[in-house]
Amino acid sequence: MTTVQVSPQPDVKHIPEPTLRRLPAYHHYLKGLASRGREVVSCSRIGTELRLDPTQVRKDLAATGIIGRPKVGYPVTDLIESIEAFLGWKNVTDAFVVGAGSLGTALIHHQSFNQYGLNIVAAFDKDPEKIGKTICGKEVLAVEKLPSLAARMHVHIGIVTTPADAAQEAADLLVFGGVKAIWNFTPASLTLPESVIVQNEDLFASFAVLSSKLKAALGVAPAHSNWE
Amino acid sequence: MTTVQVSPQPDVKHIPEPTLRRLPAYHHYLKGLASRGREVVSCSRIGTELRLDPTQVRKDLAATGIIGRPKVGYPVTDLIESIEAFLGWKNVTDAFVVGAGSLGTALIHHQSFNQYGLNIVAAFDKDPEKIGKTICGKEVLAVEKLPSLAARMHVHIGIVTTPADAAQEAADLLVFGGVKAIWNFTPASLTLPESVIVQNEDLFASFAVLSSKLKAALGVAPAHSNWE
DNA sequence: TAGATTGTTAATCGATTAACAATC
DNA sequence: TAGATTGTTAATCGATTAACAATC
Repeated sequence: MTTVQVSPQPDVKHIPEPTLRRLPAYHHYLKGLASRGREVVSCSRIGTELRLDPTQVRKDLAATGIIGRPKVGYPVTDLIESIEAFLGWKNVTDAFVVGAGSLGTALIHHQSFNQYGLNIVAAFDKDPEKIGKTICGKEVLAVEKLPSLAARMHVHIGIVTTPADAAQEAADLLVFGGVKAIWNFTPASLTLPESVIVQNEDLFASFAVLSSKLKAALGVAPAHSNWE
Repeated sequence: MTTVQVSPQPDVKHIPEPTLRRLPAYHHYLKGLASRGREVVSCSRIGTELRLDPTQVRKDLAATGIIGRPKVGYPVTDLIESIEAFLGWKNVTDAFVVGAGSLGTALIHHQSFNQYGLNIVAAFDKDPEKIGKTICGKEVLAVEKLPSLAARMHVHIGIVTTPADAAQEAADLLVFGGVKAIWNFTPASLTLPESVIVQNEDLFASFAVLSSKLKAALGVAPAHSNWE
């Protein structure tokens, strides 16, 4: 096998992941401003509201291609448009959910995903009890049907909400069906071909962060502290 | 108001957030090894399996206080113990869920949270239809009761799974009840006292990252590319 | 005009990775 | 012993923050 030197495209400049994660927060805040009739906004405004450095806000917004006006700021509606266009929220991408348990069901119920570029088209499960049911208008199908359907429907995104011990199996089926990206809600680390993208949504990990910050906060200034 | 210089405790050394996020992944992998009877493991092994740099693995593990043996590695069970102890998974912390919709319900159903230090004790909602119901043995109560109950039961963690436009209200009630940390599953940025810790679990933001990586991957080597 | 705000380049900070000595 | 692996210090890398010129 020949190693092909794939140079990163010069025009598509790299956007830091933290920036991508902040853009939806700006978007939500801006929608609020827009609904209250606000026409322009400055980075410092956004910054104080969202507790972020104004320079950081400016850089993040610049990444979407918007150009602001010195002394004025950014037009709110343009900014919303720019973020939506940049994040690809104008046209939705189809996805399959594997694991029609409570979490899978919750994601399907979460109708607003459609506004944020994600369209869940069907769910898959191993449990015969669940197969044939409908969740929010989406059919629950047998996992065996996944690969062929994914290929036929050109579905490129798979969402894994199975129990952890079934996650690899689910991932294998998705890969076999030609899925290019997997959103993994289990704590399992998936073994996948290099080319497949994974986004781990480990709730236990998030809770570990929260919990650790809480412990630190309580530890620094405990109730019996002589500071107060 | 006097500004009090709170020096960070010298003994409690700072653990980088990325490290905290990786520890649960190690834990999951190690549990698998343990169940297959494996007794020791090296950082390089973990690294290749989880696609992480071995030095990074070593530093992460060291943060939990474990001491390995050169040439041998780490005893698997000790390592599991060490991670659990470090993350405080031995004793659970009580939490309230605000918003008994599909996501709140899913989190309550997620029984395994108990093994990872989190115990959801009750859910709260505004909807009279939902109040009085029971989800997995946890009662759904009226939000009005939240502050007094939180105070009485010494609940320090609140999980917000309401619609985005009710998130601030939910947060205010939690803060009023004396909650010290909020796990926010809505895209709203909450306005909170400095002392209250927030962990935002913005699914749209996560999806934005996944989606952007996917686009980049497809963009670099598109179907019609002359590379293949 | 003066002042506020953008856009951009430079400095800082923190996390990752590399290098290497210590050790079983 | 030799080689593999840990533990730790140094170098690198990337993101955040600071500084400042451009501009309306």
